[in-house]
Amino acid sequence: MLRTHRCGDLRLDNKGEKVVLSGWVKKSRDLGGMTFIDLRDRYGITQLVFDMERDEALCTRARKLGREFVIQVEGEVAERSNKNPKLPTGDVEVIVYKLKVLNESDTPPFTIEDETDGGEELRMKYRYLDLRRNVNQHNLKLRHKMALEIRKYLSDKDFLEIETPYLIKSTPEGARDFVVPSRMHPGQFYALPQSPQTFKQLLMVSGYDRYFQVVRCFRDEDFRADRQPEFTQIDCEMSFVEREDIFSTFEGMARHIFKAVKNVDLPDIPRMNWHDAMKYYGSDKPDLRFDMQFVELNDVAQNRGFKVFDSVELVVGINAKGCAAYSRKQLDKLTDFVKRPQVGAKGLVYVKYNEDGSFKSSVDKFFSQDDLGEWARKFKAEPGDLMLVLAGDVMQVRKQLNELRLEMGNQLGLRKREEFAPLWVVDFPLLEWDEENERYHAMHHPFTAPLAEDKALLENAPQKARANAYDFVINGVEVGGGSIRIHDKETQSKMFSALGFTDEEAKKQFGFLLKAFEYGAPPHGGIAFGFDRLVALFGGTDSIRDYIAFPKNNAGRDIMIDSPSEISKQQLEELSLKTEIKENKKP
RNA sequence: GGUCUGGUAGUUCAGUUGGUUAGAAUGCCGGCCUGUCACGCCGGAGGUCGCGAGUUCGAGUCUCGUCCAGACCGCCA
Repeated sequence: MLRTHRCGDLRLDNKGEKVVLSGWVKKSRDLGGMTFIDLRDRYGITQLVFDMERDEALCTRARKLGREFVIQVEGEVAERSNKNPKLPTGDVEVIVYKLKVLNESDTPPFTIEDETDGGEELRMKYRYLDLRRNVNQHNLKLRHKMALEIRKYLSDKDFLEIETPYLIKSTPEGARDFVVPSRMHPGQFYALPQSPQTFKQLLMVSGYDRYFQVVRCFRDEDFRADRQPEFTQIDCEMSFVEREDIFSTFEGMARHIFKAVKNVDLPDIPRMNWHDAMKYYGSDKPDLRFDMQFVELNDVAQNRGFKVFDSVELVVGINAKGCAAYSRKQLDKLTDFVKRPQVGAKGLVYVKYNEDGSFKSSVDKFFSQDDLGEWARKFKAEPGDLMLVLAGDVMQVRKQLNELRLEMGNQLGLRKREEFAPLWVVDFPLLEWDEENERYHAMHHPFTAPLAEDKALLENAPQKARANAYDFVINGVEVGGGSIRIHDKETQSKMFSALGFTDEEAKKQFGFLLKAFEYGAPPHGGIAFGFDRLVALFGGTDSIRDYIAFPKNNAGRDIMIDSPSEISKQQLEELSLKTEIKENKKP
């Protein structure tokens, strides 16, 4: 037997027991006459003791053990004379009388501690060592637990988890596909799914009226801290439902996992239409942990002789409560913040509402105290507040002010990690103008139904139609999104024509789905949750990489296994691909 | 495709105005130490300053290029 107990198991109750433990040498403390070793496995740490007086040969061997050696020991559990309250096993230690080295280890390139000395890149290269650290074990455990609770909840509600294929068909709509060449069919390619969208709709046609899948999806786009080329979705679809049924089912799911995993009771989940989200928060995923709504100032700020304001579409600002005491330096810093290329504002106007009721602003030259008083009324500002104002094109300035709002939220400590503010954003536009290709494309996807009352618009003014689509947003993170789908051929063909598809093109790309819709498609709709993001939200950090066992870096490389990599000429030939290999750029 | 930041010992970093033999901490190796748990003390090894070119009497430091990493913009139905 390689072990009778795990390294986190032993307590005072076990005193006097003979035990066998196996694990990794985390650390040894050699005091000369006596050596302590912290033995680690997934479950914890147990202190081993070796004593020169008891067994000199054994203790000498123990002194030579290096970090991360894998060892097995036999010994007796004893009460410590000096207890360590920081360890769950800190009351006991194992007095070892037999030591076996199961495997030696090279000195690891970084310390395997909570506060490691290793940098990001190094830890990614040796991810298998990094995963030995508590923080990563904790994160993967969290991920497991969330997946389990989601499966429990959905299974209880009669959802079936059904797997859909990974080798499918490329469709030009939406993100770029990862593509897999076919050996058997020269010149033809599979694509990896961006989502199982069409398959889950086919399952609805097949009568599996409640489907879900914890599924890997693939998108060949550039990455961010919260984006990976392959990522996991909780993909769900239901038949014979309207939007409200989806909301109640998945609010239930959200409540369940928050309760089961974090013991948090979610507050009521408000709905906000997309138009208001953009107008009041400058974002389709507002962080509602704090208020600080946008206030539009065109009527009180324009035509007062300030050219910057007069020449723009929108003058809009936020009220930073209690920030009137901001120093010149702090205001300059905010100005720099909005002028950074990532934000891109030209400048920042501030108005301090002083405690004595007067105003001090960066535009005093153009606006009287009375003018600024009018602004203050619009902002519902009180003495001590600081109004921050941006101006520009509507869409741009809203986006910029959104960045500033979030920054002020951070500075004022209003974005608390353990506070959760969920909402549904609804009534997205159905279509979006694509500058590059000079045509409309579906904002969600081409199977999204328009709102019933906007259905007529599809033919005459499709750009005005609103979608029966919804996003589930928590703390400014889009954790899920979905829609009620089109299930009749007529609406679907109007949709395709609004998107500029000919009947022929539509048939070529989605013929299988259109055909299926001719055999009794039920009304249906669904939602997909970004599982990695959801886990990161629960874990309290921004980077989804921390919650993926083997993630890729921001250039799409796995630096541990060194992929992507070249393949042999023979492989290329088998796949009927050109055999020219560009010179490898890596050193 | 673009913007910004960084690359110096195994690791994390410092390195002033361009100027002697490039430092610290930690890790590693050796020695001492019987109650440590960030053990302590003494000693030692360890560097192509990412790579290439340029400016200069002289470059870790300045310039250009390039590679790598991170954050962001574009992109992500």
